[in-house]
Amino acid sequence: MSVVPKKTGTCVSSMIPELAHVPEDILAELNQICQVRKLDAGQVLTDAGDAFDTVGFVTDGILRMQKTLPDGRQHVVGLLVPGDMFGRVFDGPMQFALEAAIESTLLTFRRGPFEALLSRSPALDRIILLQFLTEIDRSRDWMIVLSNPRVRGRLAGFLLTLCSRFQTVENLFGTMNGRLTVRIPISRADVAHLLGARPESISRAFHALADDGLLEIIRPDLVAIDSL
Amino acid sequence: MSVVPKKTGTCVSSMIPELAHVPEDILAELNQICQVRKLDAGQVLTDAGDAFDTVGFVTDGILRMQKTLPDGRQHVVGLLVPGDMFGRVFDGPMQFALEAAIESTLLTFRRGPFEALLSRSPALDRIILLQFLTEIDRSRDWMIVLSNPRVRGRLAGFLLTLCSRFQTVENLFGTMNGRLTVRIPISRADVAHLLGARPESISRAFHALADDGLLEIIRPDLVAIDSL
DNA sequence: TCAACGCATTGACTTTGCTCAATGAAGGCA
DNA sequence: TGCCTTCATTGAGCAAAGTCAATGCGTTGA
Repeated sequence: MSVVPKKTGTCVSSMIPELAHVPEDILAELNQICQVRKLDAGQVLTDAGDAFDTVGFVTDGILRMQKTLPDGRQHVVGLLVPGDMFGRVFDGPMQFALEAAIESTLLTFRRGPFEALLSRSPALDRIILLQFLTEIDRSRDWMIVLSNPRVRGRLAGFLLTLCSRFQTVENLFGTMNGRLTVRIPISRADVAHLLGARPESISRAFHALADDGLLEIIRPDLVAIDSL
Repeated sequence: MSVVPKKTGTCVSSMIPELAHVPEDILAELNQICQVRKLDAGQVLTDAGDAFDTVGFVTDGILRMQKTLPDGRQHVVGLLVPGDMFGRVFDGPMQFALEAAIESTLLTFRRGPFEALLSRSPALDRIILLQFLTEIDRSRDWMIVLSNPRVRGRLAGFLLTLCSRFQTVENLFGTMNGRLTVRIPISRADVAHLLGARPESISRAFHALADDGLLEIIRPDLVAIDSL
């Protein structure tokens, strides 16, 4: 993991658009205490239960969030994309492990200074509050996807979620012969885990959607969507 | 929906233990602006998209949260139990409809005054923030339940969640011949919806668990758990 | 009291998806 | 270059779950 030297400008607000409305002086302080980190694909940011005293935002790339079950297996519970926040404030440790699904860039803060700043800036505090509310709504939308009784339906929901929420991830979308292409940033096994199915079923579901003419599989991790 | 006259004491903090650490003066103001509401089973608190300018807490009973899909069908996305908060602050309207699954009691606030109080009391603000964080973690745990590939596993996870989180709901738990009994507060169809299955499959899963000796079905909406 | 309704359950059948096993395809490394 | 590992795919067989239809049961309401 590399720590990139900070630029002199207000890197924080340029990397996190949501922070645009924080007062100048608070932004300056955020800049003081922030660290830009780059993770390679597969690199682990934290294991659950760690003494992980960091909070932050994803600015580019995708993180995989997973929970370690009592029997040791890891269970993918979600993905973090640019704009998403991770870490806990004012409370116990994170319950989830985080690792980069693809090469990613993060903006991180030590918890203590960040909490101090939160306490002093109602504007920042409110932005974080809204961030959490948005996250809750997204969880509920995701549950609708997950409670689709058929694997094919869950996969379709997953792809639609990718398209609607991952717009901001670089190198994920493209065009080919006028059609939208989407890169699937995680393995079949992870998709399967996320959707409550087996990798074989996910593979079959992809090809079933392709047979129905809904998409074309260019590579295992790259599909072209015909109709949207 | 009946509006119960407020008691003179600090009803708010007695009904929501989480609010215990809010300063006296803020509690007093909360009391000023709160309303206690009782809902009968099936009563609708709000449809999504409403001009629903209310936030609040469930103090007793269970609310069903559902989303209306574009095609008009309703999709259950979760249940709210005592201690849970609903409504949005500082932001757009709620995206979800709420109705009482069983007879329930709520503590509600108009959004405007509540937000004003939030802005003035960092202590209250922080409690709400933590409430949201907890809710996010619960969503993720629920996703683990939902991504169990087998209906039986999802149902078992649902029952365990009932036991661990619904302790505070009155009239939901009991004992019979020394065993714990749990009342299922929603219909088979709702459970099916919640777990991404069909009512028939839920029924069969219940009886499969019973055949395995894990529980006994006393009534369709009442089960006794043998091992926990 | 009886009919009508809603809900849970059961049965028979079909489809879907899991399991196990084998084959292919792509990338890393000597 | 060629081997090796990892991942995606495919196939066959079986178990799980969806679908359709019918039955039972308790409650409501005339």
